[in-house]
Amino acid sequence: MGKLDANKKQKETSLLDTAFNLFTTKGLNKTSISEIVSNAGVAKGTFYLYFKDKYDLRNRLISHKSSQLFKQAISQMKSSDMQHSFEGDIIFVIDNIINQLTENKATLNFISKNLSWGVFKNALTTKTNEKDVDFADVYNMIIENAPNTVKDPEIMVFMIIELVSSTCYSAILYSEPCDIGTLKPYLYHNIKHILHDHIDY
Amino acid sequence: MGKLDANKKQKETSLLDTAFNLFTTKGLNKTSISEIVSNAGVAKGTFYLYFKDKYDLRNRLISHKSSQLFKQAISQMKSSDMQHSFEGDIIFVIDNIINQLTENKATLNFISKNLSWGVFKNALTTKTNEKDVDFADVYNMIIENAPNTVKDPEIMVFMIIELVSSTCYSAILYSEPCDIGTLKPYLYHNIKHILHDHIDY
Amino acid sequence: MGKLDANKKQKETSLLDTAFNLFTTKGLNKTSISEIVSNAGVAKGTFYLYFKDKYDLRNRLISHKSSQLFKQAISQMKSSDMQHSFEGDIIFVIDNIINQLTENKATLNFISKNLSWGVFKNALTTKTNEKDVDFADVYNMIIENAPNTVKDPEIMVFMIIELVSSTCYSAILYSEPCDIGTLKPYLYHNIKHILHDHIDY
Amino acid sequence: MGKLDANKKQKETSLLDTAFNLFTTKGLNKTSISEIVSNAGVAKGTFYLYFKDKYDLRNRLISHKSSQLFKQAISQMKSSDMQHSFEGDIIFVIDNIINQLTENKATLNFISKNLSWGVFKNALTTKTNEKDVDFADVYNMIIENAPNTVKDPEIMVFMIIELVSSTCYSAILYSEPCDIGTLKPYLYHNIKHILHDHIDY
DNA sequence: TATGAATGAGATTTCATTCAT
DNA sequence: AATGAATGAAATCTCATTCAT
Repeated sequence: MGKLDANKKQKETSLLDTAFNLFTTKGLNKTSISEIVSNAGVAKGTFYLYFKDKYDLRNRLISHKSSQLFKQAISQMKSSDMQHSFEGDIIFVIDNIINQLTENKATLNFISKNLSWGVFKNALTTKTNEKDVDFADVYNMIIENAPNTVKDPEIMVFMIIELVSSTCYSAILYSEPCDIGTLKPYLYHNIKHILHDHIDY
Repeated sequence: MGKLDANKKQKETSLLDTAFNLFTTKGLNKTSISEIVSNAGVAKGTFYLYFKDKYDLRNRLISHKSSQLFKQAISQMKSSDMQHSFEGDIIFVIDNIINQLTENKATLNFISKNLSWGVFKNALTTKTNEKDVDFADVYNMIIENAPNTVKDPEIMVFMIIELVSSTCYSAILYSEPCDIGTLKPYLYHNIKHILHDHIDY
Repeated sequence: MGKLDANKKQKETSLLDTAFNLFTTKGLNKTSISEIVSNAGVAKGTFYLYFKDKYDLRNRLISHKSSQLFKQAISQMKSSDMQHSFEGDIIFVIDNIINQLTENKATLNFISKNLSWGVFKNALTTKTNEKDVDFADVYNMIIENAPNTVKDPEIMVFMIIELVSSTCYSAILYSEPCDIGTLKPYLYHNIKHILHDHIDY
Repeated sequence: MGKLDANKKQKETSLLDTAFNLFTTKGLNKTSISEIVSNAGVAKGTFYLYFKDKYDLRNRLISHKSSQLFKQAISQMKSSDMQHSFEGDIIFVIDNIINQLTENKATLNFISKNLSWGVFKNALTTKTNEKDVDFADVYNMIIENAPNTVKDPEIMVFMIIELVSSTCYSAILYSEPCDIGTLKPYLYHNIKHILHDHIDY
């Protein structure tokens, strides 16, 4: 990467980072492009060299941040010495992501309910940034590693993702109706029910 | 109610109705107060006699629309000749609400993921409009009618509401990952699992 | 005064008092009629039964507050046992008013530079509220009590009033360029010069 | 100065000039920003590139206009062939400013009672626009040129400025209580008294 | 007299986007 | 590629005044 490319990449990264900070502290609506560029230290016109508008930038951020969560979870799963049962793997990944979000509430608040089926499905089918996780691989890995045929695999993954993302949002950010520690046993227990409903052991 | 009071109520209702239509067709962000008042046929200043701002109006609408869903579901449950098993009642109410939302996608889109724990909890604890459902009654009815002691009743209700609202959003509006008809058996099956995890039969 | 009249007078007084408080704390421009009436506890329409607009109310207040200052100063002068030299009387009244304003900075700030020739002249020629001082009497008293013919008496009174009101404003409120105590000797000395320029002793 | 900078300065100047005309004809309160920009021929947003609000613009105008008065008076004093007695210089400057204001009643009305100690003091201590008069120099020149030590020089200057500005306002604009020609002898006579009270000859 | 809901013109301010440099 | 002054439409919100009750 040449010096010019590096310089160029740096402006884009600066815009993304600054925008993430503003979005998580002030919210998307209350954050203006003027604020983003002035905080990022670039000129107003420069914004439009990298992004179509504020929403384009937001979508790029959601994909990237979601990807990072899965990337780290899968990487840690692979490097762990745990025995790799199917159910265990699923729970391990979910638990790891929940822990990341508990540590990093800004990210949780930002992708919050956006880490839902829409984004997941979109990430499954669109070409990702080279450094981001390819969700299609993740998905296939899950199905192929199942001990038996999975009935309606998409519905299964869908229900798990929706259940986890919506309950964790409230529990981690507001401890409502209980803190995340209290919720986990119930949550993981129910995830196992969902798995069993779709897979014959 | 005097003539003046009736007139006053009518203006407020007109603003609420018009705003709901605009919010569901154009979205909250793209709807301006100018549009709301001009469509409602009232003066701009009148808006500020009834609402603090656009978001105040939205919150009032969410409470009201959510309430209506429960109100109708409970009323129909009571008037039905079904035998009233506990599980059956729960499923009946959920199914009824899902059917209402399937018929009325605008409402679903509007309250969408807002019919979540935050709203429910808020509705449980704040005084409602006299004509709206008192959620506290609904909640107590659920707990008291349980066949046995309910362990962590709030967590149970929380998980059910989050699971239902987030999965139905995608299924009803986008048939993703499947249509609502396909989803229902899996969903209701899982709800029963949740109930069983919290109640000893 | 009948009960109804008393009631009526009370609303007007309430509006005047409330407005004075708001004008002195927030300023005339930033005070709206809505605020005045809501703080005064009367309906919006009622305001227009007593005052033409905000500026009408302000003028009434200025006249009234200025009058009170003179009224008290003259009353105290008359009741004092001092020997009544002409110069002494003038200085006594001025000193008394300055002391009142030092104690009551809100009033000073309000009438501030309005206690100028315009208001004074206006108060000289317009019918005052029955309970307020008649400035014409004050003026004539000054001229008639002079030990000798006064040359251009209006100019003399004018210069004294302008000098006193504009210097005291800054000295009392901001101690700029010095506090009122330091200013007084210079000020009174100069007032004597003005008197001597217009009166042959 | 580049083409862009010149263009920029021109917009600002246009806004200042237009605002001054409107302020002096309609008054500050009755002049809206919309009017200013439409008369100045710039877009509404442009206003906010140069001024925080209407009052920021007004303050900039007051400083500038006051400075211009002194600048011209001092320049003419220096270029005159008069013998430079101390008293003579003071009276010359005052007389010159009064004459300027008599010719230019709009300016008088605008800066009116604002050409008072507050503005003067502020102008003494804050950095002025490069083209404006440095009031600190004026002040020092006055003190240093005095024939003898000046006792409480600030109080002396303060009293003169306040006396002149408040009496001239009424005399020039309304010929109340007399026209400026009639007032001058009395005024200048009294100024000499003030000077003598502070300086031993 | 007294009320206060309703008005709606208009004020202030924001901000995404463009374009000449 | 980068800049940032300029734009001007549009958004929010205020508030003096009216008038039916």
